[in-house]
Amino acid sequence: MRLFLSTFVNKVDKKGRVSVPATFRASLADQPFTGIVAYRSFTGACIEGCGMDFMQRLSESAQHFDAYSAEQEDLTALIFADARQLAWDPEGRILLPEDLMAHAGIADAAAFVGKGQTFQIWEPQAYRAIESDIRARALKARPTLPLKPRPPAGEAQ
Amino acid sequence: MRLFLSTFVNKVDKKGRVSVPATFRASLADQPFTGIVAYRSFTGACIEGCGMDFMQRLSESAQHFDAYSAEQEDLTALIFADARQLAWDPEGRILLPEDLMAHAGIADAAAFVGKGQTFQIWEPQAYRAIESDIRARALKARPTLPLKPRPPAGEAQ
DNA sequence: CATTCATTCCCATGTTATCCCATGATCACC
DNA sequence: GGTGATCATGGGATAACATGGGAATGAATG
Repeated sequence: MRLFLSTFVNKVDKKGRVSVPATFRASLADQPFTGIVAYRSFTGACIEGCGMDFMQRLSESAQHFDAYSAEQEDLTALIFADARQLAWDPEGRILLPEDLMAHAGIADAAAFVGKGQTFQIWEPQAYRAIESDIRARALKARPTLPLKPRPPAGEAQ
Repeated sequence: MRLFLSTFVNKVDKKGRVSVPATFRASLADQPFTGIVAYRSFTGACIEGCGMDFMQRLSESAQHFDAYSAEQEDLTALIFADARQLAWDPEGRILLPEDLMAHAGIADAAAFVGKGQTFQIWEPQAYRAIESDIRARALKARPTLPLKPRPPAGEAQ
């Protein structure tokens, strides 16, 4: 189980702790770092979340181009400089940093939204609004997603 | 946990000591040299920082690769000349050399900025300015980073 | 040889985050 | 319908970390 699926709304206690959904934790169980990586989205009022492996991939992808453009350098700089490692405690909770909460407008509840390889954390109300927006747009635009061919057998994911 | 992530602002005491963020130290824990390597940045008013392993990689790249242009080879030469090993004390603090501090305009606080494989040390105000610049640009340009394919299963982190 | 300065280690402190235990709630299973 | 297990949640205790100052060491200087 590697994908982040579904949406979970959990409470934020007065210490700023939130439970990471158990299925999300299970998706990250095989990693050495027992926690998530989170950074402020630059496209919306939410927190981007992923596993350390995804960060690793980002860093490898970034250095792959030695001729990478200024924008891409900016991008990686923003991500890595802003990303925090949030280890979860024995109960599976992380401590949400103040500025991340502020950026997403989160106060006493957080919505964990699965995005496949990554996920996002939203203020629940805000996400509900956005979600119906997206759904409405999809109804009109009918976007398509080109499928990659199946990977050779034996490669999980 | 190998990447340098997030940004930490720590104080510089009157002796010139700064705590290296604990997570950065953890990223370097598996290395024989218990400290960081630092040199003056060519691209900005900051200090470049990394682990000894990254220096090793730089030297190898410079030797037998055309991945680096002539200019870049010059750069690596300069880097090695300017780089110094800053071991941390039992509390995890390094002593910032005068000229490095001057180059970055650091007086009584230093911002450790994660860059993935490396990190930078900035005067906090200066970094804040640069950071909001980049963020603004990213918002406009909406840059994308082509992801390398996932590594074969079983290779975590 | 005494002084000055820089460097390193050692210990003390407050703040913050981490752990540990307890309680409910939900769900699955028998 | 009862019974465990898993999971989310709450609060008090504990350890980790950043930070400050002092003592020991050693090198350069007068």
